[in-house]
Formats: sequence, C-alpha cells, structure tokens
Amino acid sequence: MTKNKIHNEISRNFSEHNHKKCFEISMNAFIKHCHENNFKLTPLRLKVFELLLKDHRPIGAYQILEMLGKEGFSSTPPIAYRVLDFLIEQGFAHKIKKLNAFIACSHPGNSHSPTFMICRKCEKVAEIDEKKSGLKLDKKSLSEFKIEESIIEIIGICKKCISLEAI
Amino acid sequence: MTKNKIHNEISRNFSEHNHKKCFEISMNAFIKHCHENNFKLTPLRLKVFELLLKDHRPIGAYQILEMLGKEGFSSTPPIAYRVLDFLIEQGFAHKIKKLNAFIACSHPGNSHSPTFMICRKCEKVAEIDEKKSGLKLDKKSLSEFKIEESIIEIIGICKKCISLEAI
DNA sequence: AGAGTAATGTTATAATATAACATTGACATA
DNA sequence: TATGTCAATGTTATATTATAACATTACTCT
Repeated sequence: MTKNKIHNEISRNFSEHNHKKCFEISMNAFIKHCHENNFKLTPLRLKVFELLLKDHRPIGAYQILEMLGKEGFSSTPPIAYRVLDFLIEQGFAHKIKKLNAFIACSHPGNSHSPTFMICRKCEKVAEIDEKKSGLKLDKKSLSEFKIEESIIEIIGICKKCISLEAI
Repeated sequence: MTKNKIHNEISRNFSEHNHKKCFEISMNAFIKHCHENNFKLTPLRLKVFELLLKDHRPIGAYQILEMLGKEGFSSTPPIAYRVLDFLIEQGFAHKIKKLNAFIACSHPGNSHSPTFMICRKCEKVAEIDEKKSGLKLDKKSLSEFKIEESIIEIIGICKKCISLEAI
C-alpha cells in the first residue's frame, strides 16, 4: 500500500479529488484488461464505461441509452444491457440494487462483493473494499450457510452533505 | 432470552420447525399491532400476510396477485403493492432486492435493517437479527458517512441443500 | 342521515429488463 | 482474395416490475 494511493473511497468518491487521474486509472485498466483477454475494445464499450466513470453517481440503463442515442449509437434496451452485463462480468461495473442503476467499479481487479455507501442527498456512491467492510456473522450462521455472494448497500448521507445541511 | 425461543433464524428458517407456531406468533403480533394502532384488519391484509407467512420463501408481487385472484380478491397491481407497502411500513414484511420479491418479517417489532441469507437452491430466506449480523465498517468510514438504512443480502446455499448436494 | 376518511377497486401507463433473431465486421485460413 | 467463423451490435417484440390518478365502498363519528 503506497501512501498516496488513490483508494480511500470515502474521502475520494464523496469529495473533490483528482478525478481526471481517477478516470484515467480506471480507463487504462479497462483497456489493458480487454487487450489481455481478447475482448474487443469497441466504441460502444468505451463510451458506456466512460459514461459510468464520469461521476461517482450511478446511472440508469435508460439514461445510458438516451446518452448513447445522442452520440449516434443505437439506443434500444439490449444495447445498454449487454454492455453493462459485460462490464459487470469483467469486474468493471456494478449494479446498485437500491437504485436499479449502474456504476463503474472503483477497484477493478479486486475480488468482489463490495459494500456501497449511497448518499441519498447527492446520490454519489462510494465503494468500499471487501477487506475494509464486510459482514460480521456469528459462527453458527457461518457454519450453516455457505456464502457465495453478497449485496451490501448502506444508505445515508455523506460528510459533504452533512456539512451543507449544518449551515 | 429464553432457551426455547423460536428465534434462531438459520436453524429455523432453513429447517423443519414448528411452523404452525411460527406462523401463529407472527400472525398474532400482526393482529395485535393493527388493533393497537387503529389499522383495519381487513381480509385483504390478512390474506396477503398469510401468503407471505406460509413458507420462508419470498413471493413476487404478481404471484401474490394471482393467488389473490383465485381467492376472489381483486388482482390488479396496486392491490398487492399497497398491502405490501403497508406491511413493510409496519415492519411485518421486507422486500428482497435480489429477487424483487417479498417475505414476511421474522422479527416483527425489532428495529430494522436486517440481514438476509438467501439459499439459491431452495430459495428459502433467513432473516438475521440486526444484533447478530451487522456491518463492520472502519472508523474513518463511519465518521464520514451517517448511516440511515442498509440492505444486506447474502446469497449462498443453506445447510440442508449442502447436505443434499453431498449425496 | 351525512361528512369524513381509510381501504379497496379500476384504468392506464411508467420503468426496468430480456428473448429471439438479423446483420455487421474483423480476422483466420484455405 | 474469397469465405467461414464468431464476437459484437442492431432490431423487433415482449416480459416483468411498479406507480399515478381517479372512483367507489364501507366504516366511524357526530
């Protein structure tokens, strides 16, 4: 862990940060991943990932479709859903169930069952690394249920919105 | 905590148990709650809650509608969604986001941000008490985000289905 | 009886998502 | 260079989940 790593999710996603760098790191990881795994790096895939990366806010599939339409892409539902499925499978995006919306992954490459903190005010979402969050289940539960996947979404209000409210 | 309390969710919901008693406890709590709070205990509400209590499996809104239709109730979507909203507001039901389906609450009266364990094989769901599960967030995250609500759904396979697989 | 209101009924439509099949375009190789 | 293959995208249709808006019923309180 380097000292100035970009990954301190809470302070990053909910705050001003070097988003250009943040964007580039993710985009480069995606490009690299596609090359290394022989997935085609198509304009459509790049555009959808770019839309997801723009902000740390989730976007709905139909919002994505609308934006794709404006950019000259076809904009029927399967277009968006297929690329989103691809990005999710490859670990570069997640679906936020609470919002039926999609967001770029903040930790591409990491193993995945992330925890999301969703600000109900600014709608930004921070993704917390598995190791930092995680469930604390009692022994008995763990012995009687084999966990394969988890959905953890915390809804609340972020520090920035708290301070704005306080004014 | 009594020794033979009915609440050991994992061993209860995923196993044979005295479901008649389990059903009655929940139903009585619901009846009591409606009386005490001047909510009408209507045939529709009773039927929907009964359907949810039948099993420890979630049911979709449209499945509920179908069953309501067979029992002579009206079966247009708002009928089901309104009763479900009522049950959720009153703390007697939950929505399982993973499945877009609804389930009776296993701990009516308890404060709520429950953890669900969902067996992908038998589709049964166990609800774990807030105190027993719960998130372990690091101090920094907690200081920078005010939690109001959480969605925690663990997907996996229950002990019964594990043992059946082993055969 | 009549006003007020909680609950249910009804009609229509919004929002989210997938199935099934057609077309395109890159590239492998004959 | 033709051609078979396959991944990706395009297209059409439809499934699934959910809500908005307004009408009616039936119970309660005066």
